[in-house]
Amino acid sequence: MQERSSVYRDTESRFRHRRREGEIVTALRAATIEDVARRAGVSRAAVSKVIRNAYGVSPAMRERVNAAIEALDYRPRVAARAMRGSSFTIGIELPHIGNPFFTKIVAGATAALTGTEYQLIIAPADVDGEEGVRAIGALADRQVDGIIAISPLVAPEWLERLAARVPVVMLGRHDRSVAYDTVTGDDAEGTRLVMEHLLGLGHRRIVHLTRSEEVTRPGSGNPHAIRLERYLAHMHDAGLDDCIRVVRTGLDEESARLDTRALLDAETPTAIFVGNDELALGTLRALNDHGLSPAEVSVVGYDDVDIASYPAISLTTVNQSGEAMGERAVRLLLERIQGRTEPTHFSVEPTLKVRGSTQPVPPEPAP
Amino acid sequence: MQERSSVYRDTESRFRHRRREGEIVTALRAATIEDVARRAGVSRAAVSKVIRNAYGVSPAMRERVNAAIEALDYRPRVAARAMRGSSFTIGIELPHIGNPFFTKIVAGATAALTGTEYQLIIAPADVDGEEGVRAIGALADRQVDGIIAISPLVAPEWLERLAARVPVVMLGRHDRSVAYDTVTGDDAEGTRLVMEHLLGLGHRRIVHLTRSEEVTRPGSGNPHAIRLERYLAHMHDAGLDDCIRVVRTGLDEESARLDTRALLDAETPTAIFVGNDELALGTLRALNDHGLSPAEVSVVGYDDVDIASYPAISLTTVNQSGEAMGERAVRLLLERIQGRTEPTHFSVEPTLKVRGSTQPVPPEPAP
DNA sequence: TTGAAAGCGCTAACAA
DNA sequence: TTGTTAGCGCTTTCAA
Repeated sequence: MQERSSVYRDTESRFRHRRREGEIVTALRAATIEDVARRAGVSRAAVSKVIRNAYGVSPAMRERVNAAIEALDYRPRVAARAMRGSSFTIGIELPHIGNPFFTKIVAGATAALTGTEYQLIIAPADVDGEEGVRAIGALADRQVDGIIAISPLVAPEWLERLAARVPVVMLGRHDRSVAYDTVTGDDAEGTRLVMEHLLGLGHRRIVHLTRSEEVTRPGSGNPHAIRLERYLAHMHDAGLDDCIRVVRTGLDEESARLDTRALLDAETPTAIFVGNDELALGTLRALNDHGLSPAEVSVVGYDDVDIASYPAISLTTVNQSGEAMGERAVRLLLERIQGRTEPTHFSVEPTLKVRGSTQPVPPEPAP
Repeated sequence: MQERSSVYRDTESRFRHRRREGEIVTALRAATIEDVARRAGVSRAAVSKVIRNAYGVSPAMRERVNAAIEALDYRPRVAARAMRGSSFTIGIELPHIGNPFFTKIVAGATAALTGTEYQLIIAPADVDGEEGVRAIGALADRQVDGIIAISPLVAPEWLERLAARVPVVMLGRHDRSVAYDTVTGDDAEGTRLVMEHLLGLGHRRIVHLTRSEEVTRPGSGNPHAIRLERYLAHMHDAGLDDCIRVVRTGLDEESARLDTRALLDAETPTAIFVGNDELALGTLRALNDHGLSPAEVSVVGYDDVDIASYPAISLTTVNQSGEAMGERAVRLLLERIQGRTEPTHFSVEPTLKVRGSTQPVPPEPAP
């Protein structure tokens, strides 16, 4: 930074001289719009119009400008453009880059953006709560033209204030707002599919392994909150209040493994409904650690990540299209950038993938 | 964008009036350094010094400025800062977000950046070649202060030109340059471990499943190029020239599955050394599709992604610490930003994780 | 259709 | 220690 003090700008020749440890280093400065204008013999405004495909440029001028751009290998500085308007950047906040379901969302978003002039950037958070807010804030500070926030742990008011400045799509959470759009899975329906499947197999002692209390706070609209709430409702409706058992864990496979182990040290349920597939893999490992097979303890996940269908894993889970969600989120953002103001909410339908990890309940051993 | 034309800037009151579909909408404008300065009764320069922790501010002034920043919820616009120097952003180009090994690199980079004033952003590429260059270019256009490029498919000269403008760490490829730093795994050593293991188990008909010709172009320094080259050398040295068999595939699990199936339709080797774990999972699926067990066909991967150690998968593979690589890449970048000019090259040591997917060669069936 | 010029929010040289 | 001021590279009015 202090180097800038010794940068001599040489406007005519495009050389930049800087003093580094005594000696003067000369390097070719990147072309600016000014350089292009001078070379093409036109004004900066003209070049600007050409690169923005704006109205009112003669074909002849367009051609000369494009030639100059080519010759100088000119690329507009995004920071400068951002100061006057758009950064042509869409930002997505990713709570946990290790989760393959989030990865699918990104793939969908990337696909929806190819062919447009927008670039996707990901701000990884990798820890709950504070970190997510930090990442979203970092995107906002970078003047992105739109933000996709994945189930952020923040108050709706906070998001609304953000959405007043920049288009926001909230992905995952079920609370709605007129300020931002939402893309969700139908977690109530997904949970219904899971619970009916397990109950239909005869299971009664069904444990629900889920995230922290903070994440599943009732009314928060977080997907895990909905899944927990519906789990409780289905257990109650089935007359199984006595069998309700909720176990908490962290956000990665290893936490789930450890917490499942602790559970199994104390008791052995006949089925475990796990908040998502990544955690379910940890549960499966723990079961393995305890020498328990699917015939003894059934496991259901959520998301249908690729590895769930792997034959040796064969995890029963709820499929929801992360690609479709990411793609839709981008589309909603682009519409908002185009000027749409009515809030829009989009939901994807879940389906149950029944695989080998769920089996009919084993006969109760004599107590 | 055209909305800007109807934005009335109200410098004194921090209100922004814009015309939207006829009616004038008034919203609170985000605070700028000017607002902070006015509220604190100091100059913009003073505020700038405070937020940069620059030398020469009295404690009293610092306190007043900080109070104003707090009161106004002021956040510096990164675009404006970038125009004058740094964007406090490190960019990483990710060739394929579905690969869990890359995910580890990102985790390492994120960890190395926590506590600093820099933010990591990821530009996903998700296709070979052109897309990678596009993503790296997009990061450069966004004035990031440093770029981590993961095995990009570009000429060293291209990278050198880039590195003349912004610090670059190339992660993966083995070619070196004085212009940029490198972080690599020791792919020759990793391949040696794999080949000695397989040969030691008695395997002779060892197929190598690898990426496209473009990716493995000899001399390109790409990790897959090295692995291929060493595979050929070890086969040759073992007197197994006749058994050499190289099969090409794409960059994801599904391609590997399809191409392995095609291979198995034609012949059945006793072992397959796959270019990385993600592809190896596809190979394992194909083996499964063909009803072949590890006792019949051994498989080795590369990277030791988390799922490789999963009991039901148990993939023999080469462990190299993606976290360490990502962390080191960030450290090298920060050093360059601090002013280091000598090129630095860092390499991580690979180790072989022997698991159930490799077994002694089965007896040759009578022809 | 074209260009001149103002200004976006910051940093840093320099003066006070 | 503090403030004045000249830009950074663009976009967008507005006048020619």
